[in-house]
Amino acid sequence: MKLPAKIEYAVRAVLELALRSESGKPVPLDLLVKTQQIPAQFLVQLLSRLKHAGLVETVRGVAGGYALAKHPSKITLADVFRTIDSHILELPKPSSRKVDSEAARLFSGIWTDISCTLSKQLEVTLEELTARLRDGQLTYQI
Amino acid sequence: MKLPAKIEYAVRAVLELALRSESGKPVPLDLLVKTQQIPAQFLVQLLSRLKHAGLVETVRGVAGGYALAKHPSKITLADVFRTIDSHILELPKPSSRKVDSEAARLFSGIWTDISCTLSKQLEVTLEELTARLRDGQLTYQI
DNA sequence: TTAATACTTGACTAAATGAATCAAGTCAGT
DNA sequence: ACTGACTTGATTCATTTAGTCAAGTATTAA
Repeated sequence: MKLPAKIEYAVRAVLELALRSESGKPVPLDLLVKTQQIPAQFLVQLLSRLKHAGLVETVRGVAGGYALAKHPSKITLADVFRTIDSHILELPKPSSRKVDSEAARLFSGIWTDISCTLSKQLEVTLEELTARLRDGQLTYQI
Repeated sequence: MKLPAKIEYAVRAVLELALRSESGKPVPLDLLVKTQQIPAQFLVQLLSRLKHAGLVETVRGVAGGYALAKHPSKITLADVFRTIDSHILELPKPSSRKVDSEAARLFSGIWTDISCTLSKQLEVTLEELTARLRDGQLTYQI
């Protein structure tokens, strides 16, 4: 399924921050841009939203940069998704409920099921994700 | 999650055809438009693609209309999704694979998981869906 | 045979979204 | 004061979405 680039960028940036969170030092934008190949000014927009949502914090000045505002075990992918695109995890609108047909109700039911499954899958913390690297759970990747 | 209107329309139309498939008679466009409240010319485009994909067949002339080209047990939601939007069920592009970072690999892994789950959920036949109406499995709908 | 019903095809468009880019700041440490 | 680093708001460009328009072709009941 196609995922908006902004969400992929935000998730990768946050994962990068999680992987570097043990040093305690903030990660400069420049480093995120280079390791993740994300357009700098675009990433700034995303980090800004993550900051306002309380997921990321910033340090200004020469040795400044970005860091997670909470422990990786307290941040989920769903948090990031909701912050960057508030609509993506919404349940189906009642748009098709105006149409009172059996077909419309069937559709609404199955799509609600699918949305719920997606939401549950995104309730995974950054800590759980980074742990996969240690456990070698990425065997299906080329 | 937001789903393109064209996919919702196509699924609802096909479900309507499934529900009316026992009569053996083709369903006129007009009836689909009225029961499903879909813009006529827009629906025509979608039905045309479903026809070319072999999911729907048409009968021209006065008593003409649309009907499923196969038994409802031989058509899945995934078929309809793929026909209307060929990209929606694709696995994640290797776009993020060019970036060789741990964060990018983690992201790619989780998103592949999610895409696979979605694909599996869409492997449900129209027959299974319409059967839900009889079994009263729509209790979670308002 | 012809009028009415129904599908076919291709081009076209307005609005929204996605993906950036630009410019002019503000802030903190040396 | 200078410099590296984050902040903010506006703007741009291309693509996609969700339709609409127009000019057909096919079928059949009367």
